[in-house]
Amino acid sequence: MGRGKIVIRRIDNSTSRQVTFSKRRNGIFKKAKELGILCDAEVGLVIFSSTGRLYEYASSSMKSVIDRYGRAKEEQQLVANPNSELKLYWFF
Amino acid sequence: MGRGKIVIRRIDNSTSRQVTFSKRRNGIFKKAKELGILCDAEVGLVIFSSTGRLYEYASSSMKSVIDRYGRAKEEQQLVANPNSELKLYWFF
DNA sequence: ATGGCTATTTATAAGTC
DNA sequence: TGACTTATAAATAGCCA
Repeated sequence: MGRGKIVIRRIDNSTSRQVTFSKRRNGIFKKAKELGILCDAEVGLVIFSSTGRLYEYASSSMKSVIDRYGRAKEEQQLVANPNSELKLYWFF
Repeated sequence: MGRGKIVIRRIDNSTSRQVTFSKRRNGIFKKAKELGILCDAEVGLVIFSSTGRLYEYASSSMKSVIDRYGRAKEEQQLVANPNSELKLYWFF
């Protein structure tokens, strides 16, 4: 989406990588917000830049998203394997 | 991005909402993958549809993202308020 | 519900200042 | 190092043989 077509592979030049990161990070956050509103969805997005900095967005709160994620994973595990131990399975 | 311009507000018609959800969900997952690759970032995305179904993507694993998120939040808290208790602060 | 199709809107790669 | 600009690629809204 720009003056030229690009291939999806790591951008070697670190300055270009930072510029692209900043632009696309804004884009994806916007998309996340729109999805939440348009479709009445709960969305959580966590991004660590290559320099290790954290960026986050949650349509509700990140705690709510992570808690719900954990519960959903436990449920999935329970359905898939009713006799297994709970917890610890939402890692993968 | 389509035949008509839309306003970003909840789509009332549930069938349209589902269709839009499915299309945009694919779009944002693609964007998340591209961001991870192009910019060498670690990305985690969790989406619950309005019907409560979970969709997820992580460039590494969700466990890795959530763990790292927790550590980053603890660090932020520590920097902001050196004498406070740790843990429990990454909720908000 | 589902999967194409394309006119149109939107995102963004390069470029400019 | 950002903040703008713009040509072009990409996403998608509305439709449907």
